[in-house]
Amino acid sequence: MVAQTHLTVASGDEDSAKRHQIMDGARRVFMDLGFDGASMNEIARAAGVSKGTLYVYFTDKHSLFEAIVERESLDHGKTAFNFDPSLDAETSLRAFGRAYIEIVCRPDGGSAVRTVMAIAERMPDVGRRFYDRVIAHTNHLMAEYLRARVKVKELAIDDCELAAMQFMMMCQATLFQPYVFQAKPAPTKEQIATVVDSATRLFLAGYRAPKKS
Amino acid sequence: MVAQTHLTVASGDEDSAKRHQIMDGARRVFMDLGFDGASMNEIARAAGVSKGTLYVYFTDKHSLFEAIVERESLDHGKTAFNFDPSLDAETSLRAFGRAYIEIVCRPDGGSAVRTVMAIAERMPDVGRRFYDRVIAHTNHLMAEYLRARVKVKELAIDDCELAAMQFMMMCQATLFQPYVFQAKPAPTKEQIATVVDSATRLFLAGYRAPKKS
Amino acid sequence: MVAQTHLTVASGDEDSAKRHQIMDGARRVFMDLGFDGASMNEIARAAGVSKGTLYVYFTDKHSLFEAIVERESLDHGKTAFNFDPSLDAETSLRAFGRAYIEIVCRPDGGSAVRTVMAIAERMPDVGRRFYDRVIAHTNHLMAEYLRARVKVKELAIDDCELAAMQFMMMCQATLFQPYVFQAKPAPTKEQIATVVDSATRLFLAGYRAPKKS
Amino acid sequence: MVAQTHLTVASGDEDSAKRHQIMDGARRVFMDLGFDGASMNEIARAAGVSKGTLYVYFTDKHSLFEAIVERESLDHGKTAFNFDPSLDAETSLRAFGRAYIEIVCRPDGGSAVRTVMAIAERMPDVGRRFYDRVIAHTNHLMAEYLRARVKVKELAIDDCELAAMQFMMMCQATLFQPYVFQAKPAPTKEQIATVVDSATRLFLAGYRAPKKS
DNA sequence: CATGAATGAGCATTCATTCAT
DNA sequence: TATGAATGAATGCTCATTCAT
Repeated sequence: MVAQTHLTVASGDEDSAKRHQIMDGARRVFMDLGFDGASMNEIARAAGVSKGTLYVYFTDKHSLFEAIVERESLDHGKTAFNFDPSLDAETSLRAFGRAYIEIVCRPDGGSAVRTVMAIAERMPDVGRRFYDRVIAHTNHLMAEYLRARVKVKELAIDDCELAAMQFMMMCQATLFQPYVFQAKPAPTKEQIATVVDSATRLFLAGYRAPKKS
Repeated sequence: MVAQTHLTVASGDEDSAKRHQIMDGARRVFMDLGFDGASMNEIARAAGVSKGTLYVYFTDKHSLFEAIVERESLDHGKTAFNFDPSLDAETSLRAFGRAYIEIVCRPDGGSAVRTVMAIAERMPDVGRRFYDRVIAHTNHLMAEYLRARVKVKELAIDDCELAAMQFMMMCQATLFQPYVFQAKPAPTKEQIATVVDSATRLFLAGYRAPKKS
Repeated sequence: MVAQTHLTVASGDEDSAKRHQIMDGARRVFMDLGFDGASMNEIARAAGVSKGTLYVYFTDKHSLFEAIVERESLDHGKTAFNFDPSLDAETSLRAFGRAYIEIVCRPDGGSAVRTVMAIAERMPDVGRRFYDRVIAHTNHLMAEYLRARVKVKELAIDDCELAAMQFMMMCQATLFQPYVFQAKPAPTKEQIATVVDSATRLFLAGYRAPKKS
Repeated sequence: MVAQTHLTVASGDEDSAKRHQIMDGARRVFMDLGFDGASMNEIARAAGVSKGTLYVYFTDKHSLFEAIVERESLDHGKTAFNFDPSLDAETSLRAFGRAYIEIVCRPDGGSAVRTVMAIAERMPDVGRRFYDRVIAHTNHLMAEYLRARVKVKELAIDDCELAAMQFMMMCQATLFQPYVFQAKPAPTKEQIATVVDSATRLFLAGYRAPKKS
């Protein structure tokens, strides 16, 4: 045996470059093929490492998947949606709605939403954490913003969490479902704009505070 | 020769009792575990038949799955939602919304929506057919109803398909996603009522035709 | 239950018509597909009976196969080759050689020789019995004939069994092997004639008794 | 980096030791049990590797079988029979005949001839290739030799291909068929010598060129 | 006796995981 | 640490055989 001449990074190191490389490759494969459809072989190839190396950084397929969903959640959380409480609702909602749908309906097919939804029954923890960190989190951010606009009397809303979610869901109308069921391709920016504008209008029609006169 | 008193049902017969029995068992397993997660062994056990019998009635796993999704689609289609064009919007929307969410968020955990969504990337035909028969179909029924109410001037809507979908999506707000991501159990009737009522209010606030004075 | 009103033929009866019917169907399938390639389903279909009926007449696939090979052996034995010891060798050999090759290289592909050869390692009894009854038997018949011609001094042969087999093998030259290896189709009557004639010539060149002068 | 002192052989490599090991084990099983009778489990056990390893080196059972038949063909081809055109016929034929029968009637029971014959109906390509490479090839080699001896006027033969095959078939007389049908064990050297000598005698009686006087 | 639905052991094949190098 | 050859349990599927009718 040859003496080892270089200090090695601890294998489980959360931030090693190799770890990132693996996760990047694995992300693509998992999102395209689903948890069951993805094979460790394919993942190794996509990540450009050997199969054995996968197991140096992750104990098994399951925990590799979890790590990816976790990172995806965090990324989503960060992407977030700079709600400026001082901006008016119409502008803010339009901007947020578009950004939101563009993420949810990624044209490259790698929708984390679908992938996690698919596995949620068998991996409830993964599903719940993703929901909490991504959907509930975004919902909460928007609700906070709405509360701010309620405070300045632009809006009149009773349940801001519900209202925020109503808006988010309306933005998906005619777009997300055909996309996720493969009935139509990912929506174009124009289609998104149309739907988000309509959602904004409906939202404000119902929730704009009556003019005080 | 003795008169035969009962005709034997041909094994491949679309309506044989055994076929139903298999589909019932397989439905549970597929919905709980997903297409890949479900093994034919498990399905056989759940259906109370032997593995071989599965293959008497269905040529392979894939076509068993398709048959189940197909039946599910038909059931959804039949459930449909008796839109009476002569009834006023508020009543109709409330009733429809509740019925709709109760189906989408079945408490027995077997959400066909989730299962089909999960596999749609790898079985696009299955996804598309389900979307067409269930979601687009329901959307179309509601849009038809809306057009009727536009005609009688109760409502003022430009794009009735979009409006219908907006309503359907709003009804899901705070209910479907936590359910499908396993973050919360299936919603209670009370929760559904609250959300549907709010959606109805918001919808009518935006789409009720202005009183002619 | 209804009283049985007709006497039934014992199921195992060696000569029942049904038994023949089954064997006729099974023969085709076994000879075309080989023992392993033939499925009881296919055999039942080919015989025009139900799968269950097969097991009324034969205890299992193995014994059905044995019965067929047995019958085939007997048939081959009967077919045999009317060696008339008073006929001259050239005429007799020519006639026998043609008849022999026409059986061995049946154009319908159902060569019992191939089928039995194929399974002989796993069913040595079947192989041995077939060899004894068909090949050795034919060989013996011809040897007997040769001995008769030796006696009348037409031929001068030391080992008539060997000589007979030499002739039989020569008749197969360039015909049987391409046929059985699927390199060429079954030989035509003309091809057979040419080869058999050549074999006859060679045989007589070596084994014709020298003229006494 | 440490210098690698041995190159790892790529798994699919045509010449890896493991590949040979598998083929050796598989050969035994295929020859003993036939293509259908041989199970991949049995082959794995016989080869001393796991089932999975089989599939690292061969894509499926079929191609493992083909590889073995191919190798067998090549081996047969190489064994070939050094026909020296300057040697006299009697010596050459005796030597060739013995070598030929010793290969065709291998005492270890693994007759490739039988195994390929058995599957030829269902795998015609395999059958044809084997016939071309082994039987037709050997036949051709001998025919070439005969032509040489015809040229030097030792022999007088019209159709050398046919004559060669006649000799090859005669050598098999009373030996190959009992062997392949399991009626008798593989022939001894003495038995072979007797039969080959007789075949040689008969052959030369018919094909030796008449002395010019 | 005849049927054909039902069975379950057995098959070829895949793939997450291990481990010697 | 990184590799990839090797493993073997598990999968989808077939088919000889059984048995209630």
